[in-house]
This record gives sequence, C-alpha cells and structure tokens, in this order.
Amino acid sequence: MPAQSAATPRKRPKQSRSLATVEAILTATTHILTEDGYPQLTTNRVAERAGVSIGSLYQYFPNKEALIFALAEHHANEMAQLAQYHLVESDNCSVLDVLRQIVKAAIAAHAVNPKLHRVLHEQIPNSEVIRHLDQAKMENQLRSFLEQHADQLQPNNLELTVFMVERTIRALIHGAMTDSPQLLKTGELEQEIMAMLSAYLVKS
Amino acid sequence: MPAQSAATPRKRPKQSRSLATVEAILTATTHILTEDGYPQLTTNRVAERAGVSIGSLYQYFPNKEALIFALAEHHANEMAQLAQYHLVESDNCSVLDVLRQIVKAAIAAHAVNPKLHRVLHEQIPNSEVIRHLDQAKMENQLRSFLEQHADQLQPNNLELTVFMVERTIRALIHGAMTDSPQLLKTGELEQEIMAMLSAYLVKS
DNA sequence: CTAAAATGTGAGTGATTACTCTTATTCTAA
DNA sequence: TTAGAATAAGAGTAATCACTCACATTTTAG
Repeated sequence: MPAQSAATPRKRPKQSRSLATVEAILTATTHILTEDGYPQLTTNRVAERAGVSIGSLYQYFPNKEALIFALAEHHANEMAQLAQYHLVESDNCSVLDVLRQIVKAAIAAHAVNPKLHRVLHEQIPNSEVIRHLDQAKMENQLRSFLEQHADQLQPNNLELTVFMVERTIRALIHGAMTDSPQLLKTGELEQEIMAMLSAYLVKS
Repeated sequence: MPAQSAATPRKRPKQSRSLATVEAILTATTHILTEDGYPQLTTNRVAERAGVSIGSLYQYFPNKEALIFALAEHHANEMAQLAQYHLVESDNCSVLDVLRQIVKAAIAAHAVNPKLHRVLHEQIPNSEVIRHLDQAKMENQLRSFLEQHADQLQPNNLELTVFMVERTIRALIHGAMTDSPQLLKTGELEQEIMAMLSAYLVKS
C-alpha cells in the first residue's frame, strides 16, 4: 500500500536553500500545467523551468505523482483558507444568510486559481484522489450547517442532503468556470444556486 | 485545425472482414479501459487484445486519439438511444411527469456502461471533448421541455435554466455512480433529484 | 578549521510507445 | 482465371520520459 509513501516527500527540506528549491519546483509545475497542460508536464521540464537540476527534484519528490499530489494539496489548502474567511460570523443569521455565505465561499474558493483548478480536475490521471481533497472539506462544512438548522430544513436524510448539495454546488461552479465565466462575474450564478438550493432545502 | 481530420477514420471498412476488425478493435479498447484503465491503453495492446495486427489498427484509426473519440461517440450514441426510449409519450402528462421521465431517462442512459462512462470522463486527456457529446444531446432535450412548459415554470432565463438543470442532473448521477451506487439502485437518487428540481422549477 | 550533513548537478539508462513500411494474404469483379 | 483492390501482418524505428547515480558544492556544528 504505497498510497502514502508514494506521495510522501523523500526528504524534508531543512535549509532555506532547499525550501526555495521546493517552492520553485511547485511554482514551475503550476505554470506548466496552466500554460501548456498536463501532457507537457515532464519532470525534466519542471526542473528546467524551476532553474533546478532533475536530481534535486527527485530529492524532494519520489515520483511525478507525488509532485502533482503535493501541488493539489497546496491548492486545496489555499481554497479552504479563502473559504474559511467567508464563513466567520454565522451566529444570529437566518438560514438563508448562512446558505448564501456558503455559496459565496465556494465561489470565492474556486477563484483562487481557476486554470490550475480546471487542469487538476480534468487532465490529471486519477483525478478522483484530487477531487476528494476539495470534497471532504466542503462536505464537513455543509454537514455542520445542515445539522445546526435541521429544524428549519425540509430533507431529513442528512448524508443524502450533504451529497446532493455538495455535488450540485461544485458542479455548477466548475461548469460555469469552464463554459460560462460571465455567470460568475455578474453574480447570476450565485443567485441561481441560491434559488435552487433554498427551494430544495428550506421549509416553506 | 485538425479537430476533425485527426478523428476521422483513415479508411472506411468496405468488406465484412474489415467491419469485424474495426468492431474487435473498439471492443478491445472498451475492455482495456474498463478493466485496466487509461494508462494501460496502448495501441499495440489494443491490437493484440483484438486479435489483430497493429498495422490493421492504423488502417482505420489515424491515431490513438481518433480511436478513443470513435469509442466515445459510439457510447454517447448508445446512451442517447436508450434515453430516447424513455421519452416516447410526453403528451397529456403533467409537468412533473415529464420531468420525472427526463430524470429516469438520464439515469437509464448512465447505466449503459457505467465503468466505461467513468473512465471516459475521468481518465481520458481532453475529456471535455467527450463531455460535450453527452451534454449537447441532453441540453437539447431539456431546452425543448422547458420551452413547452414555460408558463408553468418559475425561472425565466431559458439558457440559464438549461445550464442549471443539465449540470445538476449529470453531476448527481455521475457522483452517485462513482461514490454511492446504492442510491441508484434504490431509486433514492431519482426521488431526491425530483425533489430538488421540482422545487426549483415548478411554480407553487 | 574541519568533518559531516545537506543540498545540488546532469549525463546517462532502460523501458515504453505511437506509429511506419514493406511484404503477404484474401477478396472482388470482369 | 486473373489483375487489381482491399485487407492483414508485425518487425522495426525514432522519440520520449521517468528516474538513477556518481560526484561536486555549500552549509552547519563543534
């Protein structure tokens, strides 16, 4: 089961020198992915673009997969961090207010690096692993929200509702990012997701 | 723009012999994809598994991409055909009845070959092209439905509504196929999608 | 200052793979 | 019967790529 070991850094960088190396490698990976796409992502290319030797790359990433996973993890953390920022004050708010906050947070999170996000989810082999990084965090937020307001909500099956809402939000944001970016800019998407989810969730 | 030419058969099979060859190649491709996944899909392997020489493969498919696209097209057609079967009689039915038919049809279509469907959409590079095959057909069905019952429906922006409903249905079915197959078998998913979409669409 | 640890280097390797090309076999039509 | 078209065969090729390894340089600590 090298599921972990395959994705675990071979060495931990200890000096600032090596920290810079690792950062340069991750940055180069991001740039190649967003500018040229996954098929152009070779480890030699990454090293070259990072201004680092191929040997150095393999000191910190045991294989290509680990490199991509590290990048995906980093990106997922940045998204979660930004989302958290949108979810500060959820007391003395109506159900709809909190729901709107969640939708806004999800949209904001997807704006961190849309190109990278898309490549990570559409072009990387075994992207399911990457998907679970985002998914798990959002499901937890949703579960907590749905539990707290259970009395004001229509559906009674918690896990099923978490599934429905999480998938719906992510699919719509991702789809808009890809095929209709203007829906995001104008706020139309936020409004329409709210219309859909409030009709589904809230007792009338 | 070799978008077409790259995916166009190099030669059209004319004798029954060659038709069998092409069919064997597509079948072998399906089996390798569903059993071993995309990384294991090499053209030599396909030929071997099909009991055909590699030279023969390249007589009918100019490159690997064209082979995959042909398979995706074939699968999309099978899905559309099965969906159409579920949409025969839509006269003197209520809005909800027609909507339920559409949901049922979409679920049935995804049951044609779930494993292949998943690989095509998750593992193939440039899967967006493949996605559009399914997407376009479903959007047309939805647009026609939404137009016909516009007076009984809440949303007023047709294209936006098509977007919302199409993405939602596909994401939920795909997600259930992947992560909670029992939701499909028990009919829970159909019921919950209906709850969500009817609340969103139908005037109360 | 010095030894050892950490870090960096990049030519090289072995394996893989998409695709070609030449030759052989089978079918069709007249 | 036969010429030519269609089809099949599969060894070979050129390119790519993930990854190693032996060695060089820099940093740290005592």
